[in-house]
Amino acid sequence: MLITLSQKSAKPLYQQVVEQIKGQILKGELKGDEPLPSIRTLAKELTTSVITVKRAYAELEKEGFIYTRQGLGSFVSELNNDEINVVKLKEVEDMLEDGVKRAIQVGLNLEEVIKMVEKIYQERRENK
Amino acid sequence: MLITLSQKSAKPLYQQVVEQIKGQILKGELKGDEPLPSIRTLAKELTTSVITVKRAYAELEKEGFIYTRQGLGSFVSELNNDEINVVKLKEVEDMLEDGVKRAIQVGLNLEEVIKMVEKIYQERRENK
Amino acid sequence: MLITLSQKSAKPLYQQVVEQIKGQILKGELKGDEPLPSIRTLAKELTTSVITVKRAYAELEKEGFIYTRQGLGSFVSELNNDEINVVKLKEVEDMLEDGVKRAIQVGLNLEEVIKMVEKIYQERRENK
Amino acid sequence: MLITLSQKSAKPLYQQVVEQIKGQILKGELKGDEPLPSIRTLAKELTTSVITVKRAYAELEKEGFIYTRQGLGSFVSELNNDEINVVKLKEVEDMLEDGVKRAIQVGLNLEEVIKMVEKIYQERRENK
DNA sequence: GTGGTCTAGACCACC
DNA sequence: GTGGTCTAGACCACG
Repeated sequence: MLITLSQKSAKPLYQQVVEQIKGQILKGELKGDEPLPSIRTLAKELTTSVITVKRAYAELEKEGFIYTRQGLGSFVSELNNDEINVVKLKEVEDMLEDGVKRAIQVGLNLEEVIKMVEKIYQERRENK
Repeated sequence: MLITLSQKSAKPLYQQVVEQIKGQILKGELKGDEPLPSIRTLAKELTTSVITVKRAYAELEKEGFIYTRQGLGSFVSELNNDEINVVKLKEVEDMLEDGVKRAIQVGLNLEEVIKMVEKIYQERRENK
Repeated sequence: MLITLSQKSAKPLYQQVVEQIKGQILKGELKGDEPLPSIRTLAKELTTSVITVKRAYAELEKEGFIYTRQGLGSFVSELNNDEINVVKLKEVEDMLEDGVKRAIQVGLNLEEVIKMVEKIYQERRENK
Repeated sequence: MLITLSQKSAKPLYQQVVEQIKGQILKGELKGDEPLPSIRTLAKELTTSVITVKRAYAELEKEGFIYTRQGLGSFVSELNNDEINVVKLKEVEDMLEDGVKRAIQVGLNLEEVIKMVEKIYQERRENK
């Protein structure tokens, strides 16, 4: 369970946790019914407050990625490949939407946007 | 001066104003030294508070897109085409970056991302 | 009576008028009892409002640089050389004070400030 | 965190706060990642409104001197020495420029200006 | 507890 | 009429 938090990021801490766990589930690193660390354990690991981790788990549960059993802890939901794919696409689509909207708003045409996406993709791919 | 505000949007009102005016400047719909509506006038039009519009104008001034003279009003700054282009690309690039990063993170390849961008672009273009 | 106004300057219009007339008096270009253009005339010349020029003249009168006679117009006050010199120094001193205060506040020493003043002086002297 | 406000000053309160905090950062009294007092705390200390302090912090953030995290507070940005020096000189230069311009305009020579700067510097240094 | 957004209303300076 | 500053107070998001 490797998660890294940045206090300097503009993103709230709880959301950083959500995104990273969700990412590991979508990539298949976390599989169905696998147990997650307890809220208190993870909070200690991340040297953050219990409340922050709690909120992250609540968010993940609300979105259906994990489930919680009283007294037992939290576990990864079982998702079949189709579901995972749908979620993946939806995730990325949502995040791209703002940028594309803005591109239209400032008058960029489709070719320019695609060229830019290619450039960003290559760059991120390399120095990753 | 067509600006539409959505109370439902997650984005703060003042930022919606900023983005739309900035967009119109970048598209060339608003040209150098053209006067913007007065703060009070625009506030009435948008049925929002004077302060919200004021904040938007202050933001635009800080970023150099407009200048304001007490007793006279606010005006569009003169930007040359190079400056406009740099800003345009930077704006959109920043907004696309998160989505592309996420796409890589969940294992989408470049073709899939581009296809998705094309789809979003067409959709947004139409129901605009 | 050469005065130039810039709508784009951060300085209020009436103050630009004040400064330029004051400057001409201090440099000796305008001499004692010399008549100034009427408020309406100057307003037309500068394509600005009567109220702006009126305010400038009022300011100049308050500071003792000009005097006004009902029905006759405004005239330059007679100042002897000593008075002029005192005013000159006071003027400049006031304007330099803010910068020097700031220099101290950010921890610049006297040598650095003087070097900077020399640089600015040379530059302004040349491209003037 | 020593800040003093003058209600009499022509400068707006929020700007006085900005200048003094900026000054402390440039002098190195406030270092990178050091936490600033919370908006509410500082407002109480200065017996001014929360909004005035907020505005000051917003300004400092826009200019890159501090960063703010919701729920955590505001912190000093890490700036390297080069950046600090450039900003320092630029700040002071801008503020001195008007005075020097005026000095040239009323016919003072460089020696006179420097003598005046020395005098002001000594005076301000003492009664500080 | 922290900051972020939005509101209403007052007073001043400038044109 | 314009914008600039300052105020008080409410509600929400984050830790």
